[in-house]
Formats: sequence, C-alpha cells, structure tokens
Amino acid sequence: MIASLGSVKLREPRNPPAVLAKNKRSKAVHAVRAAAAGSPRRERINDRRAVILRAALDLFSRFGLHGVSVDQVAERAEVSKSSLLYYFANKEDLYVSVLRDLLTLWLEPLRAFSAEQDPQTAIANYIRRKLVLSRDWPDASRLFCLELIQGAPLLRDELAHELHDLVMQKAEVIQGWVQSGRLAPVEPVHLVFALWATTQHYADFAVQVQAVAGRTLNDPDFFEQTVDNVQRIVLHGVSASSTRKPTPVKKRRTP
Amino acid sequence: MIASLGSVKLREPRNPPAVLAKNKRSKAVHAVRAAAAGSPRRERINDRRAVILRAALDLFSRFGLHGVSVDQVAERAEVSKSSLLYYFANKEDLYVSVLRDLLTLWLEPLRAFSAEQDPQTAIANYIRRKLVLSRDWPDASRLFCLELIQGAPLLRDELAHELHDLVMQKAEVIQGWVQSGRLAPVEPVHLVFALWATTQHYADFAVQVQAVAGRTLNDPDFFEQTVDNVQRIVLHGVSASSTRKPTPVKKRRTP
DNA sequence: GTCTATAATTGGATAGAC
DNA sequence: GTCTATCCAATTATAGAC
Repeated sequence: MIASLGSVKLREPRNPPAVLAKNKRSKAVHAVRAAAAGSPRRERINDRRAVILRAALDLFSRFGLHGVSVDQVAERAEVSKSSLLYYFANKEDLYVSVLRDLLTLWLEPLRAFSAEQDPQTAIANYIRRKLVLSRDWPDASRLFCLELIQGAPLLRDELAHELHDLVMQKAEVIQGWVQSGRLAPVEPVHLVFALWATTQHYADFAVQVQAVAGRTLNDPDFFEQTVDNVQRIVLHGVSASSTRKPTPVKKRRTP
Repeated sequence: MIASLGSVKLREPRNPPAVLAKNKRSKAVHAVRAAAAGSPRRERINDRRAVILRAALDLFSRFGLHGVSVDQVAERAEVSKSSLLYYFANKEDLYVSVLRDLLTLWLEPLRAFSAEQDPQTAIANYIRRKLVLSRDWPDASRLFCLELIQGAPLLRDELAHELHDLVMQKAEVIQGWVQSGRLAPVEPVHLVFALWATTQHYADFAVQVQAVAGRTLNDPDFFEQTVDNVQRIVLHGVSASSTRKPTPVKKRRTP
C-alpha cells in the first residue's frame, strides 16, 4: 500500500516549497507533550519531535495517512527515516500523535461558551475565533476533517467521550439561552454544527473558495468580509424580513 | 454510480447490499465510452463498469485513493483484479472516472436557483434537496470532500471553469434578490458557501454527528429536524430579535 | 473478456555500526 | 541518538493461456 506524492499531484513538480515556518504557535501545542521539560537536552529532543510533527501535519493534511510515506515526512523534517522511527514507534504512532494535539486546539473555541455571556456576543466571537483558526492553521483543520470523513477510526474514543461531553454541556448553555428568550428557538446541536461547518469550510475547502471567490482567508480584506458575512447569516439569517442592524454591504469586488 | 447508505455504518460486515440501481443516470454517463450503445452486449459491459464504479466509490470515499488497493475494489465488485484493469486503464483512471460522475450530481441543486423564484422558497428548497443528497449519497459527498481537501488535483480544471462559472451566475441571481430588497444584504458567495457547508456537514461528518447527536440523517425524524433547523438558521438566524414565523420547536429528544 | 501467474516497484520496519 | 544497508510484505501492472 501507500503511494508516492507524485501520484497525487499529477501536474506539479516534485519538492514542494520547503516553506513551513508561519506557524509559530505549533511549539505551544506540542508543549503538551513536553510536559516537565527543563533540561536543555529534553528541549532538543522535543524540538526534534516538534519538527517531525510539524512536517507530518503538513503532509498528512494534504495527502492523508496513506498518501504519505515515512520517508517523505523524514525528508521534509530534514531527518533520516531511521531517526524519525526512533522518536515514533511507527507510522501510525506518528499520525495519531499529530491528531491528538489537534483535538485540543480544535475544541478550544467552543469551551468559551458560558451561560452568563450574551449569546449574540458569544456566537459572534466564536465565529471570529474559529475563522482565525481556519486562517492560521488550515492544515490542522484539514487533517481533522480528513480523519472524520474516514470515520475517525483513530479518534473514535475521543469523539465519543471528550467531544460528546463538551457538546452536550454547551448544548445546555444554548438551551438556556433559548428558554430565556435570548436566542431564537433552535435545536442546540444543529447550531453547533452550523457554526463548525460554516467556519471550517474556509479552511477545508480553501481550493474551492479560491476557485470561486478568487481569494482565501489569507487576504485580510476577504477575511473581514468573511467574518462579517458568516456572523450575519448565522445570527440574523438572509431573510429580508429579519430585524437586523442596518449594516449596508460595502461595495466589494467579488471576482 | 453513486452510493449506498451503507457506508455510514462503519462497523458492519463486508459485502454491502449489492443494491446499486437507484441511479439510472450512471449508465448514461458511461455511455460516453459506450458510444453507440444499443446491443445487449454493450449493456452488459456498462453494467460491469457500473458495478466496479459503485464499489470504487464506496471504498475510495472511506479510505481515499491511497487507502484502497485495486484488489480490494475488485473483491468488493466481485470481479477479478485483472478484469477490473480491463475496464479501467489503471487505478487512477478508475478514481477519476468516479469523481467525474460526482461533479454533476454535486452541482445540480444549485442550478435550480433562478431570478424569478421567491428567494426564501428557493433557499429552503435548496437546503432540503441538498440534505436529501447528503442522506442518500453520503459517500458521494465524502469522496468529493476528500478530493477537495487534498487540493483537488484531479478536478482543478473543472473547478476553475464549470464550478466557478455556475457560482458566478448564481451569485448574480442572489445579488439581484438583495438589490430588490427580497433578501437581506449578504455577499452572494458567502451565502453559497454557507449553504454548502451546513448541508454537506451531515454527510461528511456523519461520524461526528452520530457521536454528538446520537443519530444521523437516516433517522427520518432527525432528518426533518435537520431540514427545519438548517432552514431556520440560514433564513432567519438565531438572534432572538429576528422576525420569524413563530414555529415553536417541538420537544425533541437530543441524546 | 476473463483468469492465473508473475514481474517490478514501493515502502514500512529492523539490524547493527558508529 | 543517528546513520547505512537490508529484509520483507504489499501492491500495481502486465503477460499470456483459455
């Protein structure tokens, strides 16, 4: 099994741009594992691991577990294959290690919901935060999406517990907002799904967004336009009869 | 081609219901190759191709191009590997053949948008139609999603033309609705994205939906609840101040 | 058109030197 | 901890009989 990168990107040259950088926070994420670091030696080891994890995320998010060879990850991380297999027991261990780090990042914005907040503000903030994530870590979003689509065999347990519990807990908060009349009647889980879907879309389907809109979230103007529109749609809907702040749409180029 | 409902139920035994039928268009699509069909022999060949394509969709949508071997597709289609490779030049040819059929199906609901419609009805209908697709062909949705996430190397051209043109055309329709005051001010592409995202979510992330809500679109009650909630959110928003038809939420179990 | 056998390659994982 | 060399399983694709 397994395939070469070549077979996916048919029309592209080998050797993708060695750019990774960009993601300065990755270290923070992996610091979970670094736990009781301290000694400079530990640090170096964790750096090494972090570099490998970063490379793995980059490749797995684009080609999937089976679309990437251990060799390719090693090459991108600039370590030898054997060295990589010193840090991670095997390919799957590497893959799961990447995924675990993502789950925390992924669920973070939802945790912010709490009953005492103003629901409209909470939702507007959530949308912005999630779109920031989609902009800054699109590959994290994509890898998570890939895994979910394929039935999340490696995350099933976490989904069934951690995620389920969190959503149920927040569903109660939302339900409270509805019952107190501060939110229109809506089934909480569907609101959560709508929030996830509309925001992650811009990361997961960046290619499609680019094809259709000509821009992605990396364009600051498009980013703000997106935040604004998603907030409007979810909060006020597109129905003309809806009461809404009379925020006229600025004349914007839509390529 | 097209999918069986079976692909959602992940823990089931091999050999899904050999049902395919259902989509009579598959034959028409492959008729490209069949050229001047007609003879019963030609028909049998196309059946064979269709069975293989069906099996391929089922597997590719769950494991991706690289997660499935030609042998596995052959086994599921109940033909020998060599026989499969008689109908399709190679693995990639098979994969692309599956994808091409999907694009049409995928874009169909959007084509229905036309200026003379009432926007609210058009959007409500779109949501229902797309959710029907998500329910009945979840693996079609997923395979398309998989391909898009990975940058759609094999669909890039179609995306850049067919899809781009269609969306631009419908964006004008939406823009017209906004300008005539029949729709709240919204940037058309973002509305399109929101419609896609919220509806496909239920197919692509069926595992997550199952984990969180305890049900999927296959449950008729949950299906109607989903249609209702997505329509509300997109049309009227969740903001309590919105004018909305006073449709009280029926008391529903949310496991 | 379909099958069996097999060639040719890829890629995960390990052994063992340094 | 890191590297080179290598083993071995899995897979794509083809050859050639029927």
